[in-house]
Amino acid sequence: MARSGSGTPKATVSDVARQAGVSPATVSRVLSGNHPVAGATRTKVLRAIRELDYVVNAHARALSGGQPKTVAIILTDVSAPFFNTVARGIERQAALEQRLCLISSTDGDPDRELAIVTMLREQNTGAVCLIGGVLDTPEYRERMATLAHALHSADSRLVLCGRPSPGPDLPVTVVEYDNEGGAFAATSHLLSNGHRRIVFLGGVEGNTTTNERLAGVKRAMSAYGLSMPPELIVPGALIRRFGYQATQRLLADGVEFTAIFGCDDLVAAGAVAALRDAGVDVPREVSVIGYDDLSPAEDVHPALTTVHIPHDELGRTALRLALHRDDPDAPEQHVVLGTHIVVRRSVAPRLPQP
Amino acid sequence: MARSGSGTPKATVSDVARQAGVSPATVSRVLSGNHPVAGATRTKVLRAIRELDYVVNAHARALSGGQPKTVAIILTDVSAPFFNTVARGIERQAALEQRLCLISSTDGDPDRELAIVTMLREQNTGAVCLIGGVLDTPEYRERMATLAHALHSADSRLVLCGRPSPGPDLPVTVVEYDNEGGAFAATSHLLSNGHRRIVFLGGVEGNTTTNERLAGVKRAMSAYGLSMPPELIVPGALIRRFGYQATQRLLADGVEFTAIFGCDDLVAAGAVAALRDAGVDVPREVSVIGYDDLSPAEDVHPALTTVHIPHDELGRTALRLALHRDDPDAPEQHVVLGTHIVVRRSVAPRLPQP
DNA sequence: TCGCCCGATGAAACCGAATTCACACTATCT
DNA sequence: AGATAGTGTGAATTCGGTTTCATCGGGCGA
Repeated sequence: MARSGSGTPKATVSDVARQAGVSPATVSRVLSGNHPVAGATRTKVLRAIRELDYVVNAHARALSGGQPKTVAIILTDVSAPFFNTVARGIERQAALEQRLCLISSTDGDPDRELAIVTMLREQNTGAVCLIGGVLDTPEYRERMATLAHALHSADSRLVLCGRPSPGPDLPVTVVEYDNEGGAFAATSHLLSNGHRRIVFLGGVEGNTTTNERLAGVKRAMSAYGLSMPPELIVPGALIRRFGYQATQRLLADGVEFTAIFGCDDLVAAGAVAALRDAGVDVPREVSVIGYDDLSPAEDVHPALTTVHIPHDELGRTALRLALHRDDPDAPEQHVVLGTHIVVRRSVAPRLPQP
Repeated sequence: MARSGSGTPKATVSDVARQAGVSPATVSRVLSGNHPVAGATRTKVLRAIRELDYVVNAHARALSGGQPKTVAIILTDVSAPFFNTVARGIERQAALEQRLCLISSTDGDPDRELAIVTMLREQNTGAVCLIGGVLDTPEYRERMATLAHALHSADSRLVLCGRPSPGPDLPVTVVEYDNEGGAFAATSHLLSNGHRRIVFLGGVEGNTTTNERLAGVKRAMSAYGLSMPPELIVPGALIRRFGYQATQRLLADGVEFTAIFGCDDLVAAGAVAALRDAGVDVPREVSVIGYDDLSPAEDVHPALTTVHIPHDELGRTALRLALHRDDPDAPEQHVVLGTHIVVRRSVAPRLPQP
C-alpha cells in the first residue's frame, strides 16, 4: 500500500536549522525554551520555522523522552448521555493541560476494553480513564489490578470514574460520586411525601452502580422502619423501553405502589410514559423520581425530579488528580463527590387514602 | 518535574531479542509479519514477548515510517447528541481499521478549532474529521483550504461531516446528508396535512445547516404556490429553551400558525412544551415536526415526528472514504446521504376552519 | 557435482527530536 | 593581565523500531 501524495514533505528540525544557518540542536533549544539562546539566533530560527511551516513531530519528541501529550478515555458508548458528559469534563481538563484525548467505546464488552487498553499501552498515554459502572466480580478486580500495574510501569496512571476501587494499595486514581447517598436522599424525598410502596425500577443486576443505589434506597426505607418488598425490586436495562414495559407489567399485575424510583432518568422517563398511557396521572396518583440528571430529564412531562451527578466535575477532578500527583508512586487516590436532588415536577404528596 | 516510578521499565525489541537469542531485526520481522521467519524462531520470539510482557512503542514505530494509528475527530461538543452520534460512527469504523480516535471539542470557537488542528498536525493522524455545520463565510472556506493542504502534505486527509465543501479541487473528503431534501419532505408532510401557516423555528442565522433547511422549507412551499411570510421565520439557538420562549412569544404576539417546523428536535421539544403549557393541544390544534431524530425526540409527548439523519452511517462513510482512497492525490470526494421522515405523533391534519 | 536462487538471519543505517558533552568566546574578579 | 565563571553553540549520542544490505546455508536444476 504505497502512500505518497505529499505536496511538500513536512520539514524537520534539520531543514529549519539549514534555513536559519544554525545547528539542529539550536533549533530544538528555541523550541523547548528551557535553554539559553541568543536573541538574534532565536529570531532567525523562528523566522525559518514560519517560512517552512514547521511543526514538531510528536512521535519523535515522545521518543526522545518527552512528556506524553495524550490521555485516554474508555467508556461504554460516546453517544450515551451519562458517559459523554463525564468525558466532556475529562476533555475540558485535558485542554487545560495541553493534552489530546484518545477515546474509545467498549459497548460494555470487557474483552474489547482489554483490547483497547493494549492498543493504548503502545501509545504511552499519560493516563487512562475508565468511565462507568461495571459488574463487580473478582475477575474485574483482578483485571483492574493488572492494568493498574501495567500502566504504572509505563509511567501512566489508571483512572476510574464512577467505578469502585479494585482494592487498596494499587496505583489507581478513583473518583466516584455518592451513589448511595443520592439514592438515600431521593428515597427520603419520596418517603417524606408520604410514599411507602416505592418501586426500584431498572439497573443491571450485579452492577456496582445498581447495588449502591439499591443500598441507598434500602437505607432510607430502614430509617422509616420499612423494608423493600421483593416484588417492588425490578432490575433491568437502563433504557427507556425497559422502564416503559416494566411499568406496564407492574400495572397489569396489579402490584400496588404510589411511587417509582427510576435507577436512571431514561428508565424513569419510560415509566412516566407508561403511566400516562395507562391513564395514571403523574405526579398526582404516582410520583416518579429519576437519577443522573441527564438532559432528557427536562423534556419528560412532567419534568423529572432527579438526582444530580456532577458529571463535569467528576471528569475534571479525575484527570487533574491523575496528572498532578506529587508522588508518582503514591498508591490509590480516592475521592467521592457529592450528589443532590433536583426537584422538578414529577413528585407530589401521596393522595390521602380513600 | 521528575517523572519516574516505574516498577519494571517497559521492555524493548532489544530485550526481546536478547531473551530469544536473535537479533532485533528478527523480532521486528515477526512483529510485522510481512517477512519470512522460520517457525522455530517465531515461536522463540513470541515466547520472549509474552515473558517480558512486551508491547511495541507506537511512537518509535510511527517514527520509522509506519502507518499512522490514529484518526482525529473535531466537534463542537462531545456531549451534544447530534455530534456524538456521528462521532460514534467514525469511532466504529476506526475500530474496524484498528485505529484509535483522538477527539476534541471546540465549543464552536474557530480559533480553538485551529489550535486543535495544529496540535493534531504534530500527531501525524491518518485523517482529521470535522463534524457539524458552520457559518459559511469566505474566511471559513479559506481556513478549510489551508487546512486541507497542510494535512495533505502530511499524508493525512481532511474530512468534513455534515459540513459544506469549501471548494472544488481541494484534497478533502466531504460527506453530507440531504439537509434540504429532509426539510422539503418534512414541510411537504405538513402541507399535505392541510397546514399552510408554518413557523420555521430555530437555527443559527448564516449557518449552512440552517440555510439548507430553510431552503427546503421554501421549496416545498413554492411547490404549493406559497411563500414563507417573514414573521414566521424565527431563527435562534438550537436549544430547548429557545424553542420554548420563541413559541411563547409567537403565541403572545397573536401570530397565526397551525404548524411548527423545528430546526432540530430540541427546539421542537421546547415548542411542544410551550404549546402544552399554554393549553394548546399538540397535534390537534398545532402540529410540530422536528429534525435530526435525536434520542430525546421519543421522549417528547406526543412523540415527535422528525427527519432522520443517518448519523452513524455518516461517520462510518466519512472515515472509510478518507482512509481507503485509491489515489491519495485524488481531489475532493463528495458523498451526500439521504434523509427520511420518521412519523410519530406530533403531526395531525389541520382542524377545519371554524 | 557445480552453480544458482531463495529463505532466513544479523549488522547497520535511518526516522526526527532532545540532550549530553565539549568547546569557543566573553564578561568578571583578583 | 591571567584565571575563572558563565553563555551560546555544534557534534554526537540516544530513544525504539523498521528497513535495506549483505551473508550464509541449503535445495534444486543442469
